[in-house]
Amino acid sequence: MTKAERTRQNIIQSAEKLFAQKGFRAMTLRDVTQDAGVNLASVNYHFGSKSALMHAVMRKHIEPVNRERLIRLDHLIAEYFPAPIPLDKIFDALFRPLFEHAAQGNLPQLMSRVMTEPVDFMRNLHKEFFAELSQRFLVELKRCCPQLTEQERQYRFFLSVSTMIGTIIEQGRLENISSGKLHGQNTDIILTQLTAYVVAGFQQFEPSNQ
Amino acid sequence: MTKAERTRQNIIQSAEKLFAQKGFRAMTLRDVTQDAGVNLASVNYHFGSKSALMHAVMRKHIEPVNRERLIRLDHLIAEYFPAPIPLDKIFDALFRPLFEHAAQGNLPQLMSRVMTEPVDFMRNLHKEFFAELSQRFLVELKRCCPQLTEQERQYRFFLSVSTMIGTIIEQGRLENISSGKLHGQNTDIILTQLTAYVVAGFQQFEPSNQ
DNA sequence: GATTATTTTAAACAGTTGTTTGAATTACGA
DNA sequence: TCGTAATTCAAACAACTGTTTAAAATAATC
Repeated sequence: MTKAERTRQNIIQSAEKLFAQKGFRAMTLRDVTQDAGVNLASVNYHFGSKSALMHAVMRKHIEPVNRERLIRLDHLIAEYFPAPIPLDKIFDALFRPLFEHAAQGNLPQLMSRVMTEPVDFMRNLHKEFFAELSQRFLVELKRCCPQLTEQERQYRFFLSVSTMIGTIIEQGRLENISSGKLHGQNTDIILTQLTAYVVAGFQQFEPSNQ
Repeated sequence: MTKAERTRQNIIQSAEKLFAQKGFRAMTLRDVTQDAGVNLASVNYHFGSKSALMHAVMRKHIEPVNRERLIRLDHLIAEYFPAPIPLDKIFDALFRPLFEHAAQGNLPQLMSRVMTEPVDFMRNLHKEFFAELSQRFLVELKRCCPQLTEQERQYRFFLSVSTMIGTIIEQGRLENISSGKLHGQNTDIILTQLTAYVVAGFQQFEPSNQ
């Protein structure tokens, strides 16, 4: 690895950490370069701008997760073909890669920021990284739950993703303020409970109207 | 209403709008005061600082929602006493005040920011506004679902709140980028689906381990 | 090892930020 | 109506922002 490349890696690493902690606006390039031990001008030299740097950071983290998600989905399709995949397996394929990558970094906070950062370029990341992925999973959910209408399926998938996002955010918040209620629980317990919860919510039949 | 008080109100109104749109750091006092049609120095004169202003904004919006939540919970207790409250009624009391206040303002985005803003003083808001509320609702959930262990109950309540938060965030995001998939759906549909989903998830018995 | 290209560095730039100041203006009780 | 207190205002403040520059240092190529 050349020294220039090490500079790039250090910058990305520091940027990802500080962005997860503070968000886009509060993360200054002086913070990043100081943390990375490189010169201030390096960011603009290597990445062009602060926005471009963050785009590189997000790409680096989200792409392998999404790749893993689709690999797992393909394996499940092959395993069960021509039968539909069980619901819990589908959601496990969607959730597990995220939470496992999360265990060795600050991906959860990064993910939650993609959803909440009001910076313009952040919004585009959603389409870029999640539009195709959602479609792939919705196809399998349709095979698995054909009794649901298109609208119901989209709605409940949306609620399931919301639960996932909320869990990630809540998890990160609890770790930060360390109120300890759920702190220290390992990833597997969270994943098992989250999946069971989402499966039950997704396939419920009678909306309990008041 | 005196003119000074109208100044205060204008500032709060503009601050709440811009904070919901941009977040704390990106919302500048020059934006706020220009939008409110008042002088820049007014904020520091009337509120002391930018942080204190936001504290006032959050207080103004969250307190009536939480008050309404507890009123509804108390009514339900009285209505069903000594029987436990049905699960969907409990969650309706928790969700509905938030989404109804939301219809006439930008409370959802405000709420979601409380959960995700990495500014120090924001973290404290959680304890200040939600600690007691959570306890009150957990008591009723215990009466309703005594078969669950304490840990299971806390876990699923946590997941339910996550779903609510995720829904709010996702809703706000969809409105912003106006991808239109769920846009235009009214509050009642979202509430009905959300409640049904959460009820099913909360009372599921057999975690579908893989 | 000389020469060219790449990378690093310190400094400065232009613009924005929250906050403060002191004078001008307005509101309000005597 | 007068006089005092409360409020508004334009201006300036010091600190910080992302970005650019041009020279210095390093790496790569022949």
